[in-house]
Amino acid sequence: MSEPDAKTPRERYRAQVREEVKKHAWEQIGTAGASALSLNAIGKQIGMSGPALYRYFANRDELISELIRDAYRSLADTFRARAEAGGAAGEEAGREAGRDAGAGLAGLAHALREWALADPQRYFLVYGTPVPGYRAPEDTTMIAAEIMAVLLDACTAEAPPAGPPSPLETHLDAHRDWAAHHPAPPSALHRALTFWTRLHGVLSLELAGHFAGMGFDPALLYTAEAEAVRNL
Amino acid sequence: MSEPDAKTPRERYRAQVREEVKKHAWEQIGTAGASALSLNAIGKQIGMSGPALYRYFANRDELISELIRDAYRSLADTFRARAEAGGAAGEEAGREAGRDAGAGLAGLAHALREWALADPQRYFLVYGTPVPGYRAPEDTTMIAAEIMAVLLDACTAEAPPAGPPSPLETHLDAHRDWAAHHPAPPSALHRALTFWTRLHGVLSLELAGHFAGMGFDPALLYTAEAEAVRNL
DNA sequence: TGTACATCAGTGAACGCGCGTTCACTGATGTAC
DNA sequence: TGTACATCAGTGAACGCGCGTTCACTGATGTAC
Repeated sequence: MSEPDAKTPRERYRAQVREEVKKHAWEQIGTAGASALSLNAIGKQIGMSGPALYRYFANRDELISELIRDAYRSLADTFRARAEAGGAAGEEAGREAGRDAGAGLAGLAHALREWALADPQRYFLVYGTPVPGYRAPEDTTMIAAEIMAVLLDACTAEAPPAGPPSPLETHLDAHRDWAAHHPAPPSALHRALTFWTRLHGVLSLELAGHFAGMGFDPALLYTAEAEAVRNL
Repeated sequence: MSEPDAKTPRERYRAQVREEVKKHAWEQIGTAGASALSLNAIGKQIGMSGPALYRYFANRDELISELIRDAYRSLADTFRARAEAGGAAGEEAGREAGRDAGAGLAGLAHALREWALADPQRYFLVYGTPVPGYRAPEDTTMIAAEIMAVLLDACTAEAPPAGPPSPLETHLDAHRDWAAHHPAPPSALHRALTFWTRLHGVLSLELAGHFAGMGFDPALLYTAEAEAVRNL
């Protein structure tokens, strides 16, 4: 029973401290950006000495990788939950998170936007400016594929009346490494990619503040783009 | 004549060194990201002592602001040149930069992509992850407006047959702070914004490497999006 | 053309700082008999 | 239940580093007579 299976109190404590470290890491990223993340500073915040954190993370890079992993996981979970929960709204919170549009593409679009707005720096850690040298942890590739699979499912389910594929769709169908094991038709490939790029376009410009002072409501532009993808 | 008008040799020299500093600053940003930019390191690269750079820039922030300004200016110039040059192709370089699509929206799309691919980090300095605290230099707002004006011109010129405005277009027309002094009709406002967000969506994901390993050709997706905006 | 002075570029030392990380050590927590 | 030992969390000092920035100073370049 002392085999690494059931959690011993020490393991529970370890996990707890790791979570607290990550919590403050996110706060620091939100305040000063990811490049300003400092182990010593985090230690000070949680009332520990800097070197103490090396009991919980091998080094700074491992902490950052962990945060990136968590961010990906969080988005994948959000997507999957939305895809499965269908129109089941409301739940405990009486927020606007309740009345949103079902489980289809519109629902995923809504979920994506909420996820991004909830923590812009988390969004940027996934989709923002890459640091030239840095390589994201390998397992993020699999999580990204998981996200794509949910999206492809929705695009396949809401398939429009199938006309002949466009030249682009033919090309995508011929180069579908990213959807090799998914039965989505060419038009679904196209719509999944377009969903991704168009919504990311609005979101990232909005979160980066490029719409500030322009006057209009980004949410309206966002939903218009989501609609346009559905009717593509 | 010694009034600050015609360039004295010393002024020429100053400008020359400033340019060299900026050149190496860009290289450093390309190599390790903007947050790793270091005055001392630049000094070393150009064979100067670190503190010497303070003859040319008040501090690190002023240098970065200057780089951001230059990036904006570069994009604005590229856009304006493309808008004015019409279909005038080829010029001196026999590259693919030659045969591109005229001066309209398609031409602007093409110019934008080339500009971004020519120096991804420059692109990200303008459109990438914002550093939470940092405020961009004020004059960039005006340059951004200049870019928007070129885009609005093109959207107005290539106006589609005017149907009744959509709800979004009505909203945009009612909140056009960013196009207050431009005679663009509602549909042009919509198309300008959509041009911006859709192309940025494809570009930023491509440049951040999110399409790596997916197999398809991002250029095809990009031009398809540009086309879709024209037919919007 | 020549000398006297002011301007300015660049140097090297220095300050204070915070970073990531290592290491030897102290105490507390859990395990085995 | 009690004692003996191993495990592990956390500390504080230390190392080496590079950063932005200031400052007093040297030399070269330009200006004025």
